[in-house]
Amino acid sequence: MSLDPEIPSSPFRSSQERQKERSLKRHAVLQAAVRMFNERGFHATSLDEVAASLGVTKPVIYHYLGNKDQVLFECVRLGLTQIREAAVAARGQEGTGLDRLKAFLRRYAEINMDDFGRCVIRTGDETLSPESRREFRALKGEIDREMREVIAEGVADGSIHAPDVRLTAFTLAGTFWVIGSYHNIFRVGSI
Amino acid sequence: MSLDPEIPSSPFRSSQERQKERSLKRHAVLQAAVRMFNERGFHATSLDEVAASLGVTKPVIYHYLGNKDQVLFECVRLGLTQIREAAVAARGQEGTGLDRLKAFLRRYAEINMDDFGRCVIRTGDETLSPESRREFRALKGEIDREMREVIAEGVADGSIHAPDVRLTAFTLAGTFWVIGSYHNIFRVGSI
DNA sequence: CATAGTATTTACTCAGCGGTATAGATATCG
DNA sequence: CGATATCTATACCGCTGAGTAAATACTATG
Repeated sequence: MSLDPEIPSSPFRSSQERQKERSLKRHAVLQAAVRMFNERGFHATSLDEVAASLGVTKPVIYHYLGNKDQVLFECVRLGLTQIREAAVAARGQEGTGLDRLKAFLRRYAEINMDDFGRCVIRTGDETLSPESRREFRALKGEIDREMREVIAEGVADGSIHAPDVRLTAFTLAGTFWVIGSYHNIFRVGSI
Repeated sequence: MSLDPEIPSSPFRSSQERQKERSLKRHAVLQAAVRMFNERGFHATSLDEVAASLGVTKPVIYHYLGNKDQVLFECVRLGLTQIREAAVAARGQEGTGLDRLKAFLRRYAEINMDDFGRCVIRTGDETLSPESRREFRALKGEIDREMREVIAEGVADGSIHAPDVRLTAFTLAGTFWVIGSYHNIFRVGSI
């Protein structure tokens, strides 16, 4: 709740600070949106409601983002970016390939509990616009390659025994995707 | 494609036969609807589209079903009914409790591959109207009780070792629910 | 101060969709 | 045949929600 220390409490803000505030507000919009998307689904959530939950009106959202599809896509992208960063970070770590793989999966699981991570899981690409879909897939492909690389390194150094790197990556990602989905059980009940 | 043998190929139908045809058409509506709901989501599917996919117009749907929520609920109910029947059938079977549990779970998995079964998985109860929700939960509770009973029998006859029947039922159902969700991986890709 | 740029609101358009009224077609029954 | 019920389409209503135009307040900058 306290202000940023490097900003003296003055009503006058430099252009840098204003730019920061802008991106902060933009992020707040995405945060509010992704929560409601995860809760009630993308199509069941109106931008009016998202705006209202922030105490503002709809045009504010359009001031920070192009359209509803873009709101969704930016949420997904934030989630995917986190995952990619986790993959990159894991590759730069020391230890065996298995160690790196474990580190990545641990972080991956964490991200899947996060609002944006969950949004990645819950968003099928049919929901996205054709252009967004391309970037969506590209980002996922990048993560996939990164992950396969880690596994391949583990196979090379003998810490991982996997007959097929590609299949292993697929299985692991799928498994974690499913574990992420597990959240919904608490919404759905026991069956 | 051949006609029902007990109906002579006559253009005149008895009231019984007409009633049968009616419920056949009703079912066709639900089948078309559930496919599109599973594919594109409930909120992203319009009844106009559902009707069009059957080569008819929207009022036809309203002739067989009350409103859109009811269309969804009937789909869910068909899925849940199948599961309940599987549970009841399993309980009536012979063998150990574990045998019965296995039989139930096998059938349960099958149903989850079916259109209506998948709809059960994919439909969170917030989507349903308050009244439907009550019946939805009731049906699920019934299945839950049935399943717990089977497990309890298995514990009693020594074929199942489970510290907590309720937790075991919950875990199994949750697991299978998740496995059902696994389908979506093939839509979503590997991550 | 004046001017330009930013943030936000009010008020609006427009399309799509849930739902209905109505009428016509077809079939059933007395 | 005449009366009644069932089925389906056309045409419509009303609302909601995406997206926009324009006006207003505020802020920075020359």
